[in-house]
Amino acid sequence: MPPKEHWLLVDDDQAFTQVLIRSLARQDIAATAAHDYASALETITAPEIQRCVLDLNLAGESGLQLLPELLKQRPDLEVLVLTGYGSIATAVEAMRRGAVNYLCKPVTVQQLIRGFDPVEGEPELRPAPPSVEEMEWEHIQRVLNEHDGNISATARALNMHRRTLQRKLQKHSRWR
Amino acid sequence: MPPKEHWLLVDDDQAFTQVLIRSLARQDIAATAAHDYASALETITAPEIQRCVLDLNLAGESGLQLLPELLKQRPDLEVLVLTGYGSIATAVEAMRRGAVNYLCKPVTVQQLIRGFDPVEGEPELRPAPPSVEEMEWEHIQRVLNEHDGNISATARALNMHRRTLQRKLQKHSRWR
DNA sequence: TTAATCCGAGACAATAAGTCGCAGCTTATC
DNA sequence: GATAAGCTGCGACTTATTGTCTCGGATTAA
Repeated sequence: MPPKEHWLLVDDDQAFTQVLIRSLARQDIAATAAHDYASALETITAPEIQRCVLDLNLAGESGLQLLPELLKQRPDLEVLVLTGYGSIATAVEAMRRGAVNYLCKPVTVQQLIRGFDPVEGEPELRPAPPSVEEMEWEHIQRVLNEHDGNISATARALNMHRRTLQRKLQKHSRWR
Repeated sequence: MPPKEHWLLVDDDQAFTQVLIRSLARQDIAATAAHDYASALETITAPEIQRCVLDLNLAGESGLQLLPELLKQRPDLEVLVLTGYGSIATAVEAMRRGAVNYLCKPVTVQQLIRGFDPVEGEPELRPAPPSVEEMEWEHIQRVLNEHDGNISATARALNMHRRTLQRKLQKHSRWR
């Protein structure tokens, strides 16, 4: 029996895609990995692929730019954006460019699958105010994004010490 | 000369809409305020209104539910979601339900106007990003306001130590 | 009155941030 | 292809900020 679905995973983290491919296989979902901009556009021509999990951080290249390119070739494709460093700004932009959803790592395979069929039952009607740390993290991500991941430039723009920014990023990427 | 645009502002904070209406008037934009779910749906029938600024937190009612209702009556309406405390989850849901953008308070009138015409290429024409301290201070003020100046409650909501909040407020009040 | 809650603040330990320096790596520029 | 400039990660040290515990006094509700 052939798998019921076929996904494309676009993420420069090869270890991550390896694990995910195996996990999806257990759910009877076939998946192909692409680790950069060019090979993603190449792979997506395969018509049996209906869904795509797209990381925003492609080792220097922008997943946000890739998103409309993918949809131009395959207007019917369902693209779910999955990113390590999420922010409201990139979430809004991703949705505007045609993503069906936007999730932050780490996620379970179940969450990922459900992410393609968002329920109408609304997540949080009354969002709790984010803690100052969450707020800070959002803001750092936004500015870091504006500066193309340049840590020194971001630290200057944020008026904070480079060493401090470095440590914050470090700690955050370890735990999340 | 009649104003070039007419907006509907949906926000339960009357002081906020008052100020905003005056600011928009200076930009030659007329605006009408609605402070709850029902009156928003009533006011939106006016055909001269083309744009809507929608707060998500309507004193118990959900702006997120209101959004599709507004668009059902007026499919051509441009709705910009503006919320006190934003989250990725609500941002994604708002965009999915047809918002043209999603911004967090506080914003300037210029940011609001530009928010209705999001640029494709994300040009460099943006105001300097606020430092993390400015960002934090704004957020603290917002949540403090939300809790009627109750420091203990604010500290709990912000997941920070009361003593720390106390010291931050102290230091800041000395400078201003 | 009693109990609960909030507030300001002192004191000290734990944690985080600022500072300096260095080596390795890219990326322009000549 | 050598030089220079910029970015990065990280160790080590000093300084600043937070967390924690603790009062006493003020305010509020039962």
